[in-house]
Amino acid sequence: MPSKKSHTIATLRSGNRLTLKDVAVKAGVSPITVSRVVNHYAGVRSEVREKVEAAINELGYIPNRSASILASSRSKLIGVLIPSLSNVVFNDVLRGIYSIAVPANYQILLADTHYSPMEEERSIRTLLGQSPDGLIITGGEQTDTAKTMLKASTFPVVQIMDHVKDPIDMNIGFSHFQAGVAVAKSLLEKSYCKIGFIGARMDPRTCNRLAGFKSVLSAVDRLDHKRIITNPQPSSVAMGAMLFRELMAATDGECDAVFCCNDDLALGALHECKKMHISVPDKFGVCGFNDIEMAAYAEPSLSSVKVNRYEMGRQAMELILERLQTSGNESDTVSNTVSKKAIRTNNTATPTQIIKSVTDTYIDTGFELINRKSTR
Amino acid sequence: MPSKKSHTIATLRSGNRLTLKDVAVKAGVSPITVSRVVNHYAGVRSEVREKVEAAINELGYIPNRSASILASSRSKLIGVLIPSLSNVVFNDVLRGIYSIAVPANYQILLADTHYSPMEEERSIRTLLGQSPDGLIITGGEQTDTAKTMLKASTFPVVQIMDHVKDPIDMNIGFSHFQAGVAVAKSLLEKSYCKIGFIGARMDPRTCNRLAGFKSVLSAVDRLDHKRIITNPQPSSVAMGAMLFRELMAATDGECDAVFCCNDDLALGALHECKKMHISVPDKFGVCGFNDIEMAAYAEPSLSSVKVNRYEMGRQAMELILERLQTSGNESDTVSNTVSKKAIRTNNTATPTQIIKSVTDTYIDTGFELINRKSTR
DNA sequence: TTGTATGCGTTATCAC
DNA sequence: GTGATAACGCATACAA
Repeated sequence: MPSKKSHTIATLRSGNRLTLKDVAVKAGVSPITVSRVVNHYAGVRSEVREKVEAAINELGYIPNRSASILASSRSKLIGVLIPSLSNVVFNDVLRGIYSIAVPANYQILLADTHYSPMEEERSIRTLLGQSPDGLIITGGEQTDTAKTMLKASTFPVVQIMDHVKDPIDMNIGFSHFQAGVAVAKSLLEKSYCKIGFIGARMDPRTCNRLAGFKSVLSAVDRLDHKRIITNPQPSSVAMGAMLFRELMAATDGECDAVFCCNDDLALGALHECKKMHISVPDKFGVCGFNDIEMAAYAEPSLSSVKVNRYEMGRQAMELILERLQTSGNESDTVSNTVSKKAIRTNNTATPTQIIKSVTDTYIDTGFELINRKSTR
Repeated sequence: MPSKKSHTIATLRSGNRLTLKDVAVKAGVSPITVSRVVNHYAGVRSEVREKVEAAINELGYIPNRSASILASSRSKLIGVLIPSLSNVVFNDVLRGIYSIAVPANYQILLADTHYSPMEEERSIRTLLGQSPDGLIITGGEQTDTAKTMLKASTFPVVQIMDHVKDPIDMNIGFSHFQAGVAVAKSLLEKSYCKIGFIGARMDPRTCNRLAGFKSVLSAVDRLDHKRIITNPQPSSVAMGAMLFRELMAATDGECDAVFCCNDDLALGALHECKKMHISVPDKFGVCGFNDIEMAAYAEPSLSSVKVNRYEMGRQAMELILERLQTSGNESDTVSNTVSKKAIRTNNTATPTQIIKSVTDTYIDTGFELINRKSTR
């Protein structure tokens, strides 16, 4: 059992975790000097620095982040909220985020919201407790509470993957609606005229693509709701095959092309075409979304829409770092720069009292239609 | 500029972050009582509890984890180290981990090591600074320093994905060597006799599969090194196609089957077979690894090896929670239970002085050969 | 360039 | 069942 009070500080401590003090004793300097070395402060004599560094290495000292965060209220933590760990689409986004975060010594706290705004709100709450220095979140369908919390927060927030209407802070993505428009137009141009849609999960971005798609077809009076088949279950190749069969059954041949809400579904549809001896692309056109690598290797190769997922992640993280850097220098004149996102009226703890959102950055990463053999 | 000293505590604070104290004032209790409510302590009168909970909700109070971690040295953070965010194999593992971690209120700190033990060591260092309550790490090829650090740590560590020789603590996975053995035997049984191997990235687990594969072939004197084609670059379908062409060129037709180190490569190989008019499975057999969904939808459908990735992640996290629970209760009699991993000789900060590793849990999640049309 | 005093927000420990 | 006090390990502000 531990002693109640210890006056010989460096020797008796509850846990046996090494602290700044231990290193300081070993190096014969004060703790704060060690802190400066650890944090790469300029103003330390190289002689002293080396001595300290030697002590650090000998002891294997690792700074305690919690203490550091508590004292400085900078955490070097970035919260990332994605709807699904299973959806490979987010792997690219994550890689982009990490490509910037890691060299800048930021760590990622990753949460999977399972496409649920409620779960998202819960995760945001948890993340906020970690004092993140920034947050990257998918889309714009947060709960009101979540939006309020984030707007009241003092760190940069980036919404990614979609062009959102009323952004919390910064936004980077592209218009899924316009992507849907582009696919519909393209299929029409290729002289398909009874164009259907199959979609699974039906998250907000998928819905936006569908909306864009419908808008075009209905404008030329080619929209038939029998040709819109959706399912709330997760996407998969098997699901694509199933939905395609449903589409065929529902339309009874009155369908000559399909826009699949992603490539997995499209691959399933292609597979089914083969089984049903439906000739692609002559008799039937198939277009996917995301342009995963397999799209190019399908038989026939799959037309799809390429989006810059890696870039979205990379630039989102860059936006955060930029803001962190500009706001870090000038600690006093905060309220009249654009470096802070929101200014609260007071600190009487009513988090809804926001005056304004100063930034409204939006970066469009665009999309590109890739025509391959599955369409004329 | 902030005032130097403030005696009216609840009103003037540097940041305007809400604290226990604010809630306490609002609820008319002491901070510690609020803490007890937040942490769901049993011994709080329900009347008081409700009052406090009301205050928490009204103010929108979110506990500061850093302060909590610093004071309690329990972080509810689990470090997870994976070799690659691009490799979809790890998505399933992560899902498994989250499926247990989230309900138990643990958060994940995810690091991508890019298949580099050095980068892995760096990440471990960073993670250790966060006082994780547990750590999940891929494979057994850590640097000596990393192993030493982890063996000296006081929290549970699980190595996953592979059966490692000298585990740091706990281990869950399967023998990639045996998987390689199984594939080779299976192809031999199917009367292929000039069996090749194509592999990319060549991480330790891939190498183990290759080793198992070779051991079988060499035992029956069917091993020909011309038929082993590898490349250090990342795997992809395109890479599979390329390696397959290399294999064909190198063997000049003296090859009638190939074990591909993963399904992406195998899909590329299948694609190339089609282009080269090589009849699969009659004239040529193809076997992949991982059994991704697309394997079943390839043409012809791809034989592969199924492994329980989700289970690996899930059980790894469960192992950690189990240990955390058993060691949390009995805080005194630690040294003679199996609940702690290692016992140090003293606390003079030489992290190499380990006496022994008390646990040696190993869970084998196995693998299963899936025969499909790409092999006879 | 280096050191001293103080506080960050929480929990552990022990009184009451 | 509830509260006072002292850590936890580090960084800020300022003094030297």
